Amino acid sequence: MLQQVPRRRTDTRERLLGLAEQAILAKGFASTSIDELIAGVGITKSGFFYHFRDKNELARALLERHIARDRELLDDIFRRADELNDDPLHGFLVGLKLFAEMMDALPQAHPGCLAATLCYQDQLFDRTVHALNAESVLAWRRRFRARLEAIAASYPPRQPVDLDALADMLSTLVEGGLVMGRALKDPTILPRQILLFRDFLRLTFAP
Amino acid sequence: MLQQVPRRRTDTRERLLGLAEQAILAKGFASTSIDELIAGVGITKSGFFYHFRDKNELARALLERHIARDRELLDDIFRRADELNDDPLHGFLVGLKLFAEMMDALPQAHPGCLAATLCYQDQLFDRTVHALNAESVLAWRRRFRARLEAIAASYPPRQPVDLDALADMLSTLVEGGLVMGRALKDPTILPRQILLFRDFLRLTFAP
DNA sequence: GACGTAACTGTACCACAGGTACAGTAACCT
DNA sequence: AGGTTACTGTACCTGTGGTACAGTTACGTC
Repeated sequence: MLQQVPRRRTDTRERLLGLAEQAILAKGFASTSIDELIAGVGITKSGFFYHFRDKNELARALLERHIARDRELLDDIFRRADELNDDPLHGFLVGLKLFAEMMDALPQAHPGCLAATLCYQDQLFDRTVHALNAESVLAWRRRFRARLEAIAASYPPRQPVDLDALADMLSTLVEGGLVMGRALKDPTILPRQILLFRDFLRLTFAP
Repeated sequence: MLQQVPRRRTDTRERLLGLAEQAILAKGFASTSIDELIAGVGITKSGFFYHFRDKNELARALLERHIARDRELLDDIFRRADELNDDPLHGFLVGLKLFAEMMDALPQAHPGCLAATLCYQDQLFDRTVHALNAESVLAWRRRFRARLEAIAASYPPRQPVDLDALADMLSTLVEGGLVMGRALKDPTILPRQILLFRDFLRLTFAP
């Protein structure tokens, strides 16, 4: 029998983040205790505070990871949609369909959950976390607004339309869809709302 | 000088609820302490637990009050809109405009805030609170679906449309709009989203 | 092989939040 | 006069986030 020498790990921080993410998405930030996390990855409290100065910093690290991952996912989806299609409107419509399918498959994986969780527990977090959160929302707005401008250039809208508000509508539906999905325990609400947004776009721009 | 005899109050419970509502909308549920509330209304901890068996029951009472108030407000708005207008589509469009104006004036007064707060701190609450929350969302769905059915009967939609999803869209935009408004500290987002929903309805149903 | 650094452990301690458990009391209603 | 309502006061317990700091062990580097 080889005695397993307690090997030194270099991935403890990542394992903490992973476990924290799972726990927070399932139970919320306030209900996820540090004790629970350190028991899960097998370290002591001192170990936790070696990696994160406080719970706030854990939230920030988590949010950063989530935002980065999310950006890659969206980049990927809309790149694929654009490859299939040269037209800006049709590319966006295809991308939205892929997005809805993704949200159908893994609705809890979305950073919106985290963002909203953070929003509704305001006082628990500091300015840097709020700023990070706001910046990620604005990044969505810019991304979608650029696409909407390209679309509006080719397809004059049927009604005058505020492109910023229209870009925000998708984020709004995602955030709201996550809340609704939780409240009704029905994960199909979010993807259906995305498809409705798609219908709205088609009605607005399609000739 | 008349010595003020410490008069017995019968409205302590209401005052607790009022203060708690304010504090929770501003800071979130978890960050609002019982100590803070009892200091605010001038009673002791025992006094608090005389009125509410625990914090959970405070949440329930608050949610009930909010839901009732909300129903009255919506009833009022759409009654007024209907009085001005016999047509189901135009009545709804007018109602939505009034609703957007109301959300512009007092966005933080909406129970959606509370509902979402509760959603995202799941484990803190028991089944009765969740059920209450879900029921209030379903009440919205029924209310708007009934109107949409009346509209669809007079104005056949331009595209086939899922009336439940369309009814949910308004709730979704409200919930999401509150989150977005908080994240960006921009209270105009919610009313603008409601007006976009209005545009969507018009495009879908108007001849 | 010595030396520093990264990644922890261990111990001790603190404040605050959410309770629990009762016994007592003052005002009000009948 | 007696019961109910609306509390007060005291004491105590748990869990959670956090601080302080000294000690330890593996690893890479010179």
